[in-house]
Amino acid sequence: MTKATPAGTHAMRAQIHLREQILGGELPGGTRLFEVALAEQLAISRTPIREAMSRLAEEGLLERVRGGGFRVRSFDFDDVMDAIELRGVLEGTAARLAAERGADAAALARMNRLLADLDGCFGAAPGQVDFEAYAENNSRFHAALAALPGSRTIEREIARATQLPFASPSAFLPDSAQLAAFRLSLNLAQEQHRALIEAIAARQGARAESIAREHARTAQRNLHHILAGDRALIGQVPGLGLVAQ
Amino acid sequence: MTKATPAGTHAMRAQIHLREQILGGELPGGTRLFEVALAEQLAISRTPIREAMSRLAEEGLLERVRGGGFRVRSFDFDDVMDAIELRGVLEGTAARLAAERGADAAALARMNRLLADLDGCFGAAPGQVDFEAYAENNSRFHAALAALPGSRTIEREIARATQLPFASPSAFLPDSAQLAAFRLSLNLAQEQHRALIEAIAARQGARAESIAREHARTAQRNLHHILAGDRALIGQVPGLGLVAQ
DNA sequence: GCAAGGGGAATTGTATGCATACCTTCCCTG
DNA sequence: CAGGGAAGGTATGCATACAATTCCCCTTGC
Repeated sequence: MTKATPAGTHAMRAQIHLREQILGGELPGGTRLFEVALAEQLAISRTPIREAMSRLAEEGLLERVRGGGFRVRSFDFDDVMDAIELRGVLEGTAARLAAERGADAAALARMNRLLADLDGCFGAAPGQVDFEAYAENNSRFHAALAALPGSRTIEREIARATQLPFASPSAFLPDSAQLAAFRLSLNLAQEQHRALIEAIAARQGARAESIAREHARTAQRNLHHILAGDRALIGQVPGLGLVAQ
Repeated sequence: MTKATPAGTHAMRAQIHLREQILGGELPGGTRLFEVALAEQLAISRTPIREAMSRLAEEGLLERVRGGGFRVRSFDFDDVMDAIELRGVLEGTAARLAAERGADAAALARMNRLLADLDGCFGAAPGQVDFEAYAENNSRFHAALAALPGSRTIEREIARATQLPFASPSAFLPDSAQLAAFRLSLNLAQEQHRALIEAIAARQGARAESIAREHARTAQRNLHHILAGDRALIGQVPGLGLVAQ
C-alpha cells in the first residue's frame, strides 16, 4: 500500500485519522464509533480499529461504553475552563516543588535560556511578535517547567492533563493572533514566565505556585473573551472544534 | 463455561488476574508482558490479552513499549510520595473550588452525614476504632469531596490519581491498624475532615485547600514511618507490594 | 577491534470467521 | 390496550492463521 499517512501501522493511521476527525468537530461529542463501519470506511479490518480506539481512550478523546464499544467524549465550555484551571494547579505544583526541593544550577540555566528564546520572539515595536516561534518556545518552556522538580509522577500527570488540545499551554496562542489584545497579552505572559523562574530560584514556593496559577488564567480569560464576543474564533483555536457549541 | 472468576469476558478475567499479580508484586516493575506466553498461561487467545493490557495501561499499571507490547510500570518510594502529594493537591483544589463556587445545602448536608458516619466508627475509649467501617466511610467521604465542586473534569482527574492503590485515600488505613500511633492518628484525620467541611461551608477557599493538602500528608508520614522502622508492614499495605524495595 | 550487514527467531500487526450478548421490535396473550 | 416474551438483527468478544516488523546475534570486512 502507498502510505498516504505518515504512520507505519494501520492502527496508527486509524488513530491519527480519528483524532483529526474528533478534533475537527466532524465526529461530535457523544458519537458512538462502530468497528465495522470504520473498518469499511478506512478499508482495513476491525482489529487495528479496536487498537486505535483503545489508544484514543487512553488519550482521553474517547470513552468506553457500558456493554462494549466507544463513544466520542463530549466537552462543554465548563470542561474547558476546568481543564485549564487544572493545568494551572498542576504547573503551580511543579513550580512550588521545584522551589521547595531546589532546582540545580544547570536546570535553572536551561530555564533562563528558554526565557531568552521567548524574549527573542518579540520585535522592536509593541505588539510585534513571531507567533509561531513563540508558541514553539512556549511549549518547550512549559515542558521544562513540568520536569523541573525532577518527579516522574508530576511530569507524567502534567503531560496527561495538557494532552487535550484546549488544555495545552499554547492552545490560545497562534491562531488567536489577529487580535491586538491577545498580542499584547503575550508581554504579560512573558513577564509571568520571568517572575516564575525568579521565584523558583529564590526558593519562594508559594509565590511560584501562585504565579503559575495566574498564568494559566490568561488562557481562561482568552476563552471567556472568545465566548463573549468573537465566537467566530472558535474554529481557529486548535481543539476548540470538539467543544459543544 | 463455568465462570470461575466473577467477570463476564475473558478480557476482564485477564485484566483482574494481571492486576492482582502486579499489585501483589509477582510481576515486578519493568517486567515485559508477552502476549503468547500470557495467552497460553491463561488458556485464552491473544485478543482478550491485548484488550486487558490496554485497559491496564489506562489504569496506569502498564506502559507501552516502543516497538509494541507492554511492560509493568515500576514505582519507587519517591513515586509513591509524589502520588500522595498530588492527591493532596487535587483534593485541595476540589475543596477550594467547592468553597469558591459554593456547595449547595443538600451536598453539604450529605458531607455532614458522612462525617457523622465516620464519627460512629470510633468507640468510647481512645484508640478504639472499627477500621473496616472507617476505611469504607473514608472512601465515601473522599469520593463525595471530589464531586463537591460539581466539575466532571476535577472529579475524573481525582479518580484517576487515586486509582493506583498506594495513592488511595484509604491506602494506609486498614492494614496498618496494628500500631497504636496509626490508630490515634485517625482522630486527627477526622478532625481534619470536620475542619475541611467547615471551611467549605464558610467559603474559606484557601483554608479548605490547605487542610486537604495537610490531610494527605498524614499518609506521607505513615509511609515514612513504615520506611524508617517497620518495613515488615510493606507487604500489609495494599498496593505497596509493587513498589521497588 | 569495531562497525556494518545479514539472517533468523521471537513478537506483534492484521484479517477473517464464528460465537455470543444485547437491544429492538413485533406479536401474542391477558 | 398494556405487558411480556420470543425472535431476529446488530455489534462486540474471541480464536486462529498468516504477514510484517523488530531485535538480537553472528558473521564478515575493514
